[in-house]
Amino acid sequence: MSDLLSDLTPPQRQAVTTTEGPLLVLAAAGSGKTRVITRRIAYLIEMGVPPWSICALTFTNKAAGEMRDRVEHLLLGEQRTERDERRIRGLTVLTFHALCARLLRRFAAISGLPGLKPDFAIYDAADQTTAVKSVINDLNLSTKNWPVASVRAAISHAKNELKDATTYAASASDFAAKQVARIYAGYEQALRRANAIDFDDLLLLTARMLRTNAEVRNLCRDRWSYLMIDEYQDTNHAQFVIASTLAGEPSEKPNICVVGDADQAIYSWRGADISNILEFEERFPDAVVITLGENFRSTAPILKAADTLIKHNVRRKDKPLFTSRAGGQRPRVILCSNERHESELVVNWFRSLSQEGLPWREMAVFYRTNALSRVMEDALRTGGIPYTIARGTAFYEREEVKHALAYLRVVANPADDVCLERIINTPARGIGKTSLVRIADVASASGCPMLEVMRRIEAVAGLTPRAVAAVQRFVAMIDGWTGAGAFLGADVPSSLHELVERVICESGLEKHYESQASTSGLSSDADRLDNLAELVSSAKDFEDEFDAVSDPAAEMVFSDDGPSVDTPPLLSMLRAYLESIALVADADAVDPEQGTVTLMTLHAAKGLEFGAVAIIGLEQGLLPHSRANESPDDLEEERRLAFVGITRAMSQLTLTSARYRTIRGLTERMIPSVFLEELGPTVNISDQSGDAFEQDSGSWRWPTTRASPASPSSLSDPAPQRFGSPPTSGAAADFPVGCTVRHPQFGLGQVISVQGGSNARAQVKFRQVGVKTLVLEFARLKRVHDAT
DNA sequence: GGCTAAAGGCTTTTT
DNA sequence: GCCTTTAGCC
Repeated sequence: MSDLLSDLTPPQRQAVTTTEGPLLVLAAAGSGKTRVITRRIAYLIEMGVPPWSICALTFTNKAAGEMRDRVEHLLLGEQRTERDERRIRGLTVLTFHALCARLLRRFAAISGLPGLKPDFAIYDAADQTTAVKSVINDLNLSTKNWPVASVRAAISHAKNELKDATTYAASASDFAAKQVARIYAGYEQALRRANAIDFDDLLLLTARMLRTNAEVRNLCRDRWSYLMIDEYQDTNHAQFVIASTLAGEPSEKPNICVVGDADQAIYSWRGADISNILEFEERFPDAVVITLGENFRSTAPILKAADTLIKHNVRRKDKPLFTSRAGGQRPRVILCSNERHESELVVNWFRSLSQEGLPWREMAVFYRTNALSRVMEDALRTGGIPYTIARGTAFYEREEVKHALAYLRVVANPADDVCLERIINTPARGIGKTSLVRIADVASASGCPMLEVMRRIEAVAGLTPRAVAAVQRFVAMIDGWTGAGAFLGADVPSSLHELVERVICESGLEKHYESQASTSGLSSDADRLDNLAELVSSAKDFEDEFDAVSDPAAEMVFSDDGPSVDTPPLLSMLRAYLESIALVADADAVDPEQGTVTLMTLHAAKGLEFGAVAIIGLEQGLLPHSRANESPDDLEEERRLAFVGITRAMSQLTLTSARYRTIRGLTERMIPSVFLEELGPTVNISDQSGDAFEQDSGSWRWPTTRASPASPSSLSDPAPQRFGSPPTSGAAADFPVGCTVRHPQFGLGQVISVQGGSNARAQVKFRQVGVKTLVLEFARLKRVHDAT
């Protein structure tokens, strides 16, 4: 027991040993958060708490897997025996979404959710888009006026707030909201018909089930008496409801421990709400609050930079960030000419670090958007540096893999119309658009799945005999794999990977890509065949692990009387396989064992650490992102994102900013990120962007002394003139926040914020074109003194 | 019905 | 720049 506590700081120890009652741990970046949670679980078990009564929730599978490994390691050591294994039997460490999927499957039957069967499919973003799109079409609306992406976002947002279609419709006041409500309702119908739920439903339906169904609620509360939640700052309302309902009544002082850092909240766009941290103390007034402030990860100069940056956030509780790691280099900022130059600089830096003995796996590149990875990749590849991109979902998003998976999903859930439409004529088998529309019409008229209609295809009017025969062959093919749904008989595949193999072969997918590869000779078509083969081996791997799970009770949330008694083993394995694919996250692909440089988005970087970090693309419009400048809150979230990136670095940090960047085929002049300026003298700046721009290089130098830290009103005040440069006609002072301005192209607008010194920028909300960031010096803005 | 080529549109971040 | 949709041909 003393082993578990001896190397902890006093506050860490307090967090580990405060096992009873509600506990809020405010853990600064690098303060040993994961360590505290894993120690706490191990400590509880050492204290005699049964492992099956402990539940820890995370946001990614990788975090969950790591947490489980570390607890095992703490309790069992290297060589473990059968008897040791029992000490952690039944311990629940899952992502929110995985827990919800299991609870819903287990309790679908008694949850009172209409039409939801335990074998439901989980729709990912692409499936959602397809479904929403077809609903919009069915309602005779145009996707021109009702862009699928924004409708989907609106629905998703509503679900995160636990608003179902009916509630949403009731609160819809304007025309647009009413139309979205109609689409929402249609989308829900489509999901129910397909026996499917989307990502947001996982949370929404679980929250609702726990709230309304006392039986389920009590079963869960009886099962878990210790609840722990990681990255609490990124929980949304639905997750808050799930967590607090699982925990129990506040009056009973339940053992719920949440760990988070408001400065690392980067998912507000997904409905995450920092106020959940505040709400926690409201809901559990007896909560003990522990602050972990000491950083054990980064050197002092890196921490200083991070602290300086995050202090610009007004909406935050200031808390000290400190380290006892003295020494270390100041972070570098490199201004480069374009994205190619940028990636070369990073490659050269990595190579020199490698020569100094730093292993590749200790290096990482972070960027705001995935699109930035491509150029970086090219440079690493030509530079001969091994790298991995943290995109766990990328493989499953490939066309050929999606096709194969769609076949499998129809096998697992014959009602899945989205998948059926995807595969019905892929590869081409003579069931064209006309036939498809006929079948879809009959299906929606009769409210039954398309595959059902296809079984009675003779009854569908207006099809050519050829189409009828093709449909019959298609149905027979599916039935051949499933033994007509019984999964019995000699002709039915006996294992998961055999099923996958047969699907790829008998569906004609393999032949389809083979012939494409031979006619086109493109390597991409050969890649597709490789990927299909890869899918088979991934199924094989899953199978082996599934069989090897020594403790099924650890995998099942409630093993006693699950609904799986009469489910054929192959079918339940297939469903588990598909579910594991549906719930992979990009960050899951990070594997430090690989010995390669890691490339990832800033979002995926949360929770990780690297010896040397490069953050690229520190430019206005990219970081902060242009789509996130509607409000000061958005800008603060972007700043937190930069903060998360900076605090991942243990000893070396480089930030790059390109003057020109080609985005979507267009080369644009970029403005260095306002964050670079905010970092002030905590970073060393070197301008390597070349001579061509010497004439305006004055605007690229940042002050050697910092302006006073942001005051609460600083966002709405014009920035002070810091550099002693002569005031120009475009000086910030001429455009106070709130004033009305005219731009030669964009027309009339209102200034929402102004930042900066020598090249001051203003965010202006234009009536015609929305919010734009403009450099005052160049923008030729005119102030309009309107009478109103 | 199936294929190709051209035009159009659109991109933050993710479980 | 890439992906999706559409028009036009076989």
